[in-house]
Amino acid sequence: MHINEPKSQLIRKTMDSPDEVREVTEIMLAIFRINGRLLERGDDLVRPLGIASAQWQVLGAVSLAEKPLSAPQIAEAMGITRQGVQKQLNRMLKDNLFEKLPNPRHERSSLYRPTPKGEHVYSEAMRRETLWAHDLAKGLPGPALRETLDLLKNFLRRLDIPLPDEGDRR
Amino acid sequence: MHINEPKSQLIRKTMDSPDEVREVTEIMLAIFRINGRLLERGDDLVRPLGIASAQWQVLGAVSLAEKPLSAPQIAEAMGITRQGVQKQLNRMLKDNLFEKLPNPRHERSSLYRPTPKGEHVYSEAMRRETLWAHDLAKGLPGPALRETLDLLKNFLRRLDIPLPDEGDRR
DNA sequence: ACGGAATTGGAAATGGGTTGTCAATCATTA
DNA sequence: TAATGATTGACAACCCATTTCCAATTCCGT
Repeated sequence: MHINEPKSQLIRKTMDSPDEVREVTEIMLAIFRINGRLLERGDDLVRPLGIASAQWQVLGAVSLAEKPLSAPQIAEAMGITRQGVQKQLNRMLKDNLFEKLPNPRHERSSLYRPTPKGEHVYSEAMRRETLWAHDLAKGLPGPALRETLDLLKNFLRRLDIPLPDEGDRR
Repeated sequence: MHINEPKSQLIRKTMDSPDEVREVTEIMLAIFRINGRLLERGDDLVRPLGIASAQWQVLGAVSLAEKPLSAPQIAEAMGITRQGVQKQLNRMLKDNLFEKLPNPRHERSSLYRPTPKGEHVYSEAMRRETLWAHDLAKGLPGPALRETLDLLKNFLRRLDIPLPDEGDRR
C-alpha cells in the first residue's frame, strides 16, 4: 500500500474480490433457507413417530454417547442451553422416550437414558433419515458434495473467529 | 429389479452410495451449525445499530422493493407469516425505524416505509455485512465458493420435493 | 349492486429456544 | 473443617416464529 488515499478502505473492501463477497452473501442466504426447509422436512420425517426434530436431536446426542447423560451434558453435546434440553427431556419423560437414572455422582442431577421405546423411535428416525439423504444425494454430483462439505466446515470454523472490530480497520 | 428379495429395499438404500449419503447427512449438520452461528454473528453485527437480525431482514425486504409495502407483502417477500412481520413492524414503528403511510388500496392495511433513521441503520448494516463477508471470503478458494453455492441452490430445490412416501418404496 | 370469498389486523396458544434468578448440591481449597 | 465457588434443577420472563380464531375490510363474480 504505497499510496494512502482517504478511501482506500472502501475501495479495498468493495473491489478486492466482489464475486467472492457476493457469493459468500448468497451462501449465507441459501443456508438460512435450507435450514428452514431441513427443519420442516425433518419434522415431517419423524412426525409419524410422534416426535419433532428437537426430540430427535436429544435422542441422537444420548445415543451417540452410548451411555446415560445428565441434562447439562446433553446440552453441552448439542450446543444449546441446559434449560432448553430440560424442556425436551421433561416432555420425553412423560412420553416414555427417556427414563431417569439416579446419578451416583450427583444427588439432584439425574442421568437420562432412552427407554426401549425411545431406542426404537430413534433407530426408526435414523432409518428414515438415511432413506431421505439417499434420495437427496441422488443427482447431486459426488465431487461437488465433497467440496461443499469441506468448504462448509471451513466456513463454520471461520465463523468462530470474532467479528473484525470496526475500529481496527484502516 | 429382476430379483424381489424382501430386504432389497434396505440393501439398495445403504449400499448404493454410502459416501454420498454420509456427506449429505454431514452437510445437513454443518448447515444447522452454520445457521446458528450466522444468526449469532448477524446479531452481533447489527447490535451496535440498535437492531436485531429480525429487524434487519424486514428493513432489507422493504428496501429491496424500493417502495412502501404492507405487512402481508413483506411477509410474502420474506417467506414468514404476516404475524411475525407485524410484530417487528410494531416494534420498529416505536423505534422510529419505520413509518406508516395510508394505503390508498386498503383502509386498514397500512404501508410501511423506512424513516431516514431506518434507511441509515439499514445502509450501515449492509456496509458492515459487506466487510464481514469480505473477511469470510478471504482464504476460501473462489472455485469452491462457486461450486458450493451451486450445490446449495440445487440442494434447496430438492428440498422442495415432498418426502418420498414410505409406502411407495419397493 | 350484492353476497360470498379472500385479505387483513389483532389476540391468544404453542413451540423451541434464550437469559436470569434462586436455592440446593457438589467440589475445592485455605 | 469450613468457607467459597461452580453446577444443577426449577421457575419465570422474554424472543422469534408458528397456528388458530375472530372481526373488519376488500375483492370479485354473478
